[in-house]
This record gives sequence, C-alpha cells and structure tokens, in this order.
Amino acid sequence: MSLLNPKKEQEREALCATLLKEKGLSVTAPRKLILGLLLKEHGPFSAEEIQKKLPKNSCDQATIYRCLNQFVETQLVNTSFLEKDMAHFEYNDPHHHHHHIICKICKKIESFHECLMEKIETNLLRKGYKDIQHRLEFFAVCETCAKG
Amino acid sequence: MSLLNPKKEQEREALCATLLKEKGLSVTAPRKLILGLLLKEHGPFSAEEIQKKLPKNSCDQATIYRCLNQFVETQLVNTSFLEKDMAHFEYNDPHHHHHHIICKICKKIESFHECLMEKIETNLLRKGYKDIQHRLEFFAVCETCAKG
DNA sequence: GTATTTTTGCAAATTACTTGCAAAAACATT
DNA sequence: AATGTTTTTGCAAGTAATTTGCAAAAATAC
Repeated sequence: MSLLNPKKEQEREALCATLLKEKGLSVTAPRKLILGLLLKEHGPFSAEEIQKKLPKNSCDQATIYRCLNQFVETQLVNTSFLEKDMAHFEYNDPHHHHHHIICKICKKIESFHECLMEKIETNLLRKGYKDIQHRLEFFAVCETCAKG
Repeated sequence: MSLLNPKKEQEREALCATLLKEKGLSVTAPRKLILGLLLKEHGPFSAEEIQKKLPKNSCDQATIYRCLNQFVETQLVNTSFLEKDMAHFEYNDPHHHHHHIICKICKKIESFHECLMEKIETNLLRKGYKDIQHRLEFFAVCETCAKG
C-alpha cells in the first residue's frame, strides 16, 4: 500500500482514514483534511500555509497545530526547522526518504534524495548553490529512558 | 575568573578578541563573555542557559540574543533546533565537526563525530538508543540569489 | 439510538525572541 | 589622551508562533 500520490481524491481519502486508524487516531474532518493535503502536496509547509491551503474556515488554527503534533508524535509527519521561528511539516513517506535545502536569502525550499553528505554537497555545488552549510540531528530514546 | 586555569582563561580571552575582530565585530564585554563561555563549555546551550551561566546581570537577554545572532551570521556559532521551540547554540569549531542526539524523553543532548549515517545509526543502537530518527538539513545561497 | 469518550473552536495565555530608543561603550583620528 | 562618530547595550514594550482551558459538537462504543 505504498501509494505516494493516489490520483483520485477518493483513494487519498481512504488512505487517510487507514493511516489515521493504524495510528490509533479517530477519523475526523480536520484530520482528514490536513493529512489529505499533506498526501496530495509535497511540502514542507508551515502551519499557516496549511491553513491557507484548506477550504476557508474549515479548521481552526489550534486544531491544525494539535493535529500536526499528533501526526508528528505518531510519525505520520516529519517536522523541520528550516526557518528559525517556524516549523515546517511534511508527510513522512518511508519509501521516499529525503532532505531539504533552503536558500538563506529567498527561503525557497527544495528536496533531494541523496543521503551521503559529500555526494550531496557536490551535487548542490553543481546546481549553483553557494555557501553551503548543513545540520544533521538525531532524535531517539536513550538507554536510560528506554529502561525506565 | 577561573581559579583552575588562569593561563587558559587568558588564552581564551585573547582568542575571543581575535575571533571577533576577524569577523569584523567590535570587541565588547558581552561579546567576550558569551563567546568566551561557548569556547570554554561545549554546549549546545539555549539562550537562557547561557544567561544563567554568565555572571549575574552581566548581560541583558536582548544583548545575548543579538550577540548570538551575530555569531551565527558570521558563522562563529552554529544553531540547532533540537527542541522545537528553542534554539541551541554552540561554538563552530571547524576542526571538530560533529552532530547531536537528543533523547525524546529526557532531552539529554550528546555529541558524536561520525558522519556517515548508517555508521552513526549502528553506533547509536550499540549505545542503547531506540527509536532513532534523524533530520539533515542544508542551508545555502541558491543560484538565483547568488547572481542577484 | 444513547452513552461515553474524544475532538473541536474560540479566546486568552504563553514564551522565545525582537525592536525602538536613549545612554554608554568602542573605535578612529588627531 | 581627548574628541567626535559609530556601534552596542539595557530596558521595556512589542511580536508572532504555538499552546491551553473550557464548553459545545462530533466520533466511537455499546
């Protein structure tokens, strides 16, 4: 069931419901809308961008944040802090592991699939990027907490 | 004034001044204190932690943020968003490139020097970490902005 | 269909971080 | 070393993303 981008609205709706249930989340209108959007468009998007993309007044912003946090906790969605005071969110498709590059000036975000840093940097240089920096961070449960 | 290592203390002060001048920043008391701390202790630290570590009332928090931002702009310091609503700062020692792992529960932060992801993950698993995720992000100036 | 649990919307609160401004410190020049 | 200019600082108030308390509404369980 690895439909990255089901073409039909209906398929996406069904996938949303399945994914939510798999994670033990009840299937509500806002959750379907938000997750549906993230399945349909690639992002990463800020909470504000997500709200603007949804039908007007279909979701309160508090609801959007609550849903996104649940999606992150259940690993349906990944967060990144490409801009320093705003999180971005993106559907976590395990078959399309990738990373981002953001322009320090115009903030344009692009994705790439390479995963060895020297190769990545070489490719980015070839594409014309200058002044490249990267940040790699791991998140896990430490041994102490895993036992407790 | 460290009683333990006056020689090193002096060296650090001199290094601070040199680093600041190299980056075109004037040498002020707050900048010496903050950069000095980051040279002495490894971090990464939040702005609040930095303030607490400095002599009481030696720096306003606005000054701390302003200095840290200048240090980041001049690449004297690196930022990370290990916790979602708070930046952490660390001296950017080009000879000690490394990354971090934060426990999802207790928030303890550790550093490591490996830089190939499979190797890193294997090592972390060996150390007892579970449920490992990572985030790798690049920051650069894109071709368009480099021309403009 | 009804009861119970969960989620939502709204408005207010929180908090990391930023900013305007006057005083103080740093720097350049003599 | 004193002077004038520029930069930086401290303070207090402001900003903006995100969170939270609570009552009403929707989802799930029975």
